[in-house]
Amino acid sequence: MSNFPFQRLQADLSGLIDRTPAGQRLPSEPELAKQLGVSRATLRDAMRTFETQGLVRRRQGSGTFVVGKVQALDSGLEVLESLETMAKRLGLVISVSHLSVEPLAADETLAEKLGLEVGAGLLCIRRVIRADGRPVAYLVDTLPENVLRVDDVATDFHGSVLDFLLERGDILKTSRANVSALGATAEVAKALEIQRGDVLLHFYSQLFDENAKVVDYSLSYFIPGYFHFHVVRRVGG
Amino acid sequence: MSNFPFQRLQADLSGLIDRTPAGQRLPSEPELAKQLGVSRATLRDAMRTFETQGLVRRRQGSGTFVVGKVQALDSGLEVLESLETMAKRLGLVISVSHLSVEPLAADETLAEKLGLEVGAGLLCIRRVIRADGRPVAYLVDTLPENVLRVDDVATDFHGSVLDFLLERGDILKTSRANVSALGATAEVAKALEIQRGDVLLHFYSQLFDENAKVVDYSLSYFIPGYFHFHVVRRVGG
DNA sequence: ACACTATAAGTTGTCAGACAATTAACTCAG
DNA sequence: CTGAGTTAATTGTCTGACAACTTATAGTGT
Repeated sequence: MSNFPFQRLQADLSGLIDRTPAGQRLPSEPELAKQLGVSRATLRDAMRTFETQGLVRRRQGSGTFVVGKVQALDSGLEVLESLETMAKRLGLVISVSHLSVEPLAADETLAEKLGLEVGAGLLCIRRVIRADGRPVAYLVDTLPENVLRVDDVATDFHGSVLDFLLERGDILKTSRANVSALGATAEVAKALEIQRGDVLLHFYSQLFDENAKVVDYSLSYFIPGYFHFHVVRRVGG
Repeated sequence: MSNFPFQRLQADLSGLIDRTPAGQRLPSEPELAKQLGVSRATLRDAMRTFETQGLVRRRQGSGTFVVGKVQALDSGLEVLESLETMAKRLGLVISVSHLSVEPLAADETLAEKLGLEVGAGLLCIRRVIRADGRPVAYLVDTLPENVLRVDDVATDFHGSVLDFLLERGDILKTSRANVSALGATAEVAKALEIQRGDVLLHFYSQLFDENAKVVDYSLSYFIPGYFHFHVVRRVGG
């Protein structure tokens, strides 16, 4: 029972944020601290935990704002589909930004994940997916250079590696995806325009072709609330 | 480029935490602030983001410690199995604490998820799963009272609702699970002995019987790093 | 010698006040 | 009407201090 002021403050703030309409500004820090009976330092400490959850956004000189969500993208995990396909299916419009294509050599981790040797030539594709203009996902795909080269993606690449390979005629079989949760690293935070440490849903997966070779090692970072991933689990072993 | 001191501080702290062995204490806040060239207030602000990710743990009067992970529990999402079954399969020992069994009436959300009417009698089972003595998951199962009554679970309940129903002879078919990430609420934070807002992996799922009736609405909260959930996704639609 | 208590030092939690950096609105000359 | 400068408001950071808590140490009584 030690954290009384802080915990009580979190509860009060949570209620205030819930009651405040999305996009609206909260009272200034000095005023809020006075209203809630705590110092501004403690208030800021608590407010950081809500910023981490993506519930509020602070802007120096402007204020602290409650963030609102757009409609969530819904998809089952049994079938692998691109975010573009998912959005089209739901009649939503998404866009791609910060597209970066970069060749690199396999380090120990990538070599193991892709079934190659250390130093093998790879191509790394990074991009930010936006819904309603706001960043909602950051995707990093890494492929062997014999699967995809820089000049291959110069044309007809619209943001989805999966769609590109399928339209090219590649035969792809399955993807093995791992799901986790984590705090944003510096790189991911910058891309998604959030703070380092903010909570994210994370997939890392291997895409296999007909010969069970790994053709793509993919890292996906999703801002919670914008996606509903579900899966049907069979009972019994 | 506004958050320079804070962002640089996060990078420095991240490196320090990575270099520090698990369980070891970090230098005191005044000393660290002096070493890193920031005020203690800013240092604390940054340190909270790492506490939120579960990377460090602060104890008043004692210090700030780097937390270490135990072996992760590995499981596929295609098959629904209890954490107990999962642990036994991997030769690990887990325990159950804070077991709470409580009857309640269905509110709007629960009624919809369970396919019942508002006010219907329910049974809510909450418990904390521990590995190596440390909390790693918080589970909340809610079942209709015609499926499970209080006195049913008085005996032979070892922590898993799924195992209990199966051993009793119930015919269960599938579970529809949704995966997400979120910050801990006050209730979950208390159960898992973490801070409100700390990042968690979250499943919420419906368990169906042979008649496609919902027999269990389940909420699961996992501390990241202790579990590896994976799923094989089929390409194409 | 042992168990228990009181003390002291060290650490995190909170507070108060101040200034810097940034933003947004306003004023006013052209 | 436009645009630059000014001003007020807000968050970011710093400094210093004290409170609350933990741990180790020294001391005391039996």
